[in-house]
Formats: sequence, C-alpha cells, structure tokens
Amino acid sequence: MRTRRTRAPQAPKSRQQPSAHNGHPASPWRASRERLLDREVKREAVIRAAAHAFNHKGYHNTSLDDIAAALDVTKPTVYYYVSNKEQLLFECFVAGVEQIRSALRQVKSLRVPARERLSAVLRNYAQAVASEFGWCMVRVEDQDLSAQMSAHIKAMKSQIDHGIRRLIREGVQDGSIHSCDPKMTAFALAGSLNWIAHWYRENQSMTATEIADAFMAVFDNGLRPRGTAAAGNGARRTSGRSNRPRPSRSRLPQTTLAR
Amino acid sequence: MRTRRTRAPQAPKSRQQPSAHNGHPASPWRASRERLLDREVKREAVIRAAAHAFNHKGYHNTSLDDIAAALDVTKPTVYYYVSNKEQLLFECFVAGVEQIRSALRQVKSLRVPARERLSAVLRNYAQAVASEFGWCMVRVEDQDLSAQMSAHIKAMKSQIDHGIRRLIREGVQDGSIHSCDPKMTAFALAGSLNWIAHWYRENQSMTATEIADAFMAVFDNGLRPRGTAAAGNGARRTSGRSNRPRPSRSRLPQTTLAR
DNA sequence: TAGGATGACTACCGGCCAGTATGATCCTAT
DNA sequence: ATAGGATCATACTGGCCGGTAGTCATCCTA
Repeated sequence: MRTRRTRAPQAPKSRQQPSAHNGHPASPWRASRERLLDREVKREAVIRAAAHAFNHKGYHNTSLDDIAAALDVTKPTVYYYVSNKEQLLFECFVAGVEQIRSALRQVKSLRVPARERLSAVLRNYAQAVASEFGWCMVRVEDQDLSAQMSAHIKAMKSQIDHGIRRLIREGVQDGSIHSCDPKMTAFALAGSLNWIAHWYRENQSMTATEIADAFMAVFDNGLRPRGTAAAGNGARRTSGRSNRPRPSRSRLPQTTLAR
Repeated sequence: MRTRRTRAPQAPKSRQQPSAHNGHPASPWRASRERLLDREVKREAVIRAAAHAFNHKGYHNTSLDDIAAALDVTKPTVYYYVSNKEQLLFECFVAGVEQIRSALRQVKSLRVPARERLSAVLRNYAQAVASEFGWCMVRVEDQDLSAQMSAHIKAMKSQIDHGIRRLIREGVQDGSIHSCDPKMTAFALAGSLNWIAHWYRENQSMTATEIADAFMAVFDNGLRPRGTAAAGNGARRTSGRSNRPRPSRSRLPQTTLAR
C-alpha cells in the first residue's frame, strides 16, 4: 500500500545521549544492554502491530508486509524479530491470556466469598478480552497453528477454564453461589465474556470494566425476578469499587451476533 | 488430495423413474421441473459440504478444491452451483440464521410470559449455533465479505439482536424478568450461546437442547443464592418440557475459551 | 433425430504471500 | 582500526488457490 521508503530517513534516529536517563545502574556493558532493551522494545512493537492488524483485518487477511508497513519497515525486519507468522499469533495470544492467569493467581490470596473472587477474575477477563489482544485470544483456531503450538494454547485455555470452575465450586460450597453445574456455568460465563471481543471497539461508550459490571449484574441476579430486595434497580453490584452510575442509553453500534 | 476420478463412474446415477413420487401436481414440464429440483438438491449439497469443511478447517483453510473433492466432483462443478466462495459462506450463514429468525416469528403468537418466550427462542438459538452451520453463523468476519454481503449479514444479525432485546423488555414489563438493561443482557445471553459454536462437536454427551437448558438455568437463577425456594437443586427449569435429569458428570473434552 | 439446455471436466492463468538469499550499513569490542 | 556481530533493505522464489476458457457428454424437447 505504501511506497517503500528510501534508505535516507533512517538517519534521524533520535540518537539519545548515552548517559543513562533511565533507572538502570551503570555498567561497563551499558551499551550492549541498552541494545538488548532496544531489541525487546522493538519486538514488542512488532507483536502489538500484529495484534492490531489481526484485530482489524483478521489473521488470514493480514500479510506480514502489512505489519511491516505499519511499522515503517520491511518484511525481513519483521522476520528478524519473530520466526514466522504463526509465532506472531501465538505471542499475541499469550500476551492477552497472561492477564487472566495473573488475575487467577492474585485472587487466590483474597479472603472473601468465592463469588467476589470470581467477580474480580471475570472483570480482569473482560478487560483482557477487550484489549488489543482480545481478538487473538478468542479467535485463534488450532487449524492455523502447528500441533505443538496448538497444544500449548489448549493447555493455557484449560488452565483458565479450570480456575473458573474451581471458583464456582468453592462459591457453591461457601454458600455465596447458587447451586449449579460448575462446568456449564463456566461455559456460560466465559462465553459471554469471550464474545465481547467480537463487538467491542476501543472508542466505545462503555469501558471494559463497565461492561463486566453490567454482565456481572445479569449473572448475579439472573433473569427471574427476586422476591426479596427492591426490584427497582436491576444493576445490583456485588463488589465494592467502581460504583458510578452508567448511562444505559448509549449508542448501539453492535448486535449480539457480532459487530 | 484425491486423484481425479475417471469419467466412467458417473454412469450409475440412480436414475429414478420419472413418475412423480413426490407431491407435485402433474404438468407438461414435469421433467424439467424435476431437473430443477435436482439442481436445488445438489446446490444444497454443495452448501452443506462447504459448511462442513468450514466448520472443520476454517474458511481460509478450505479451498474450493477441498469442497469439490468432498463431493467427488471438480471445482468448476462447484462454480456451476454457486458464484464464488464468498457466496458459499453467505449461504451457510443464512441457513443457520434462518432457524433463529423463524423461532422469533413463532413465539410472537404465544401467550405466555415473555421470559418463557425468550427461553424458547434461546433454545432454538442454541440448536442453530450447534448445527453444522453454527461455525459460519458465528465466525463470519465482514473482512471476508464484500460490502453488500456484509451489510446483508449485519442487518440479519441486528434483526435477531433486537428481537431478543424486545423479548427482554417485554419480560421486564410483564414482570417475568428481573429489571435490567436489555441491551447488555442480550449481549450476555447471546454471547454465551454464540460461543457454543466454538466448543460444541456433534458426538457430544449433551444435545444442544440440554446445553440450552443448562444455560437457561444459569441465566434464570443467577449466581447469587436465592432466599426463597429450596437451594438444594440448582437446575431449576422454567419451561415445561424436556425435564429429565441430566448427568452433570460428563466427560470434559473442552474448555471455556475454545475447543 | 436435430438442436438446445444442462452438467461436468481438463487445463490453465494470475495474483497474493510466506519465507529466503544476499548484501549494505552501522556499532561495539579488542 | 578492524573484525565481527547486529540490523535492516532489495529482490527474489515457489506454492497455493480463486476463478475462467473451452470442451465434451448427456438428456430433453420438438
């Protein structure tokens, strides 16, 4: 799409002064270490660019030339940082899924009813799915991946799944969650959240957390009216923070099936 | 993949007797009309084969040669029945979505609380998503479609979406559904069901209807324990039929994120 | 029984794109 | 100051695949 840039503009590379202006201790290998850092930064830029492109055009409609062009470099440069297209997809997946895994680890230490721990995890889940890596997390199809990559991904997914099921089981035991089938309930909850990746776009009227809250209100209360409690305001929230009222009459740019 | 078949085996085509064995009225153009029927049957076979292939290998990993080979014909034959690959995807989408639209139409005449009408629609929804066209319904990305096809599809999706929202609104009004934001609730419900297409495979221990029932139990009751009613059995069901208990301890072949 | 309609095949084209061979340029270390 | 490594560009290959041209066989109709 863009004409290949000439070699010249590479020069004004903002050659920052070699004196350390970041918090790193001085070291005789300062320069080479800086280069390593540089490399890591660039590598991440490549992955972000890939995520962005996949997100907007889909995996198969994105060529590595596209990704390179978005970074103002050429394809071999991309290949200098990642080994192939498949790995790009994998890295995007990992970047997104890591958020959820860390959320699952963190709530383990909380001493609150399991439903609140679940709520916290699902809020992080929603944020991950709504992030720029959401598409990759949700849309990877194992047909596009080698056998081992596919197995890796499946293992990580399974880990998250069983983490959620465990929280549900614990909630049923401690009485904070209505008796239910943990497996199917986990499917229902995760499905709703996964689907966010299909319709959420960044310049949205609602943030990911607000969406998660709205969903949790549905999940918590259920559709059937409750005999107890004032039935006036449907958006009961269980976890403490982020309580500001949200406008329920926002623009409706999407549908339930997809964007 | 397969070696091209020879011309010979085309002969044993099961030439059925020309006497009308179906309910069509006699007509001087009987034969040509039969041919038209034949053509329609074959066209549907092409679409089913496409759906099956997309379902298993994904849209972009399926070549028209694959589809042709599955039908034991060659690519130009496929092109004789459909105009291009995009149209194949579109037809698969329509085939699946039509189920849901007809369900929405049918419940309009029912004189039961809106929550039960919603429940009936969602059960059909689940069946459609779990059908062989589910993948196409759920995974179509508008980047793969021309502008007008994309608009078509978006319109049909929107129609379904607003049908569901309407049912929710009516349920809130008639008191059968807990007060809630119809838009976000519709997103949550449809997302769960859409996601079924990612993990459901035909030889499953649960049928689509059973899955829908299990989901509806979650949606209806919510996670929070209910003060009223015996909290012993979580799987309360609201709609009348299909009440047999289901084994909650089935094999766990999938995870929440994907199959 | 000729002629049109229908159905299907063989053979090909052309574009896209993942991935690579090669080499230029710059940086760092010794 | 120079060898060697790091970084990135130019230019290419090779395969896959959507789509088409042209042909032939079969069947229905008149």
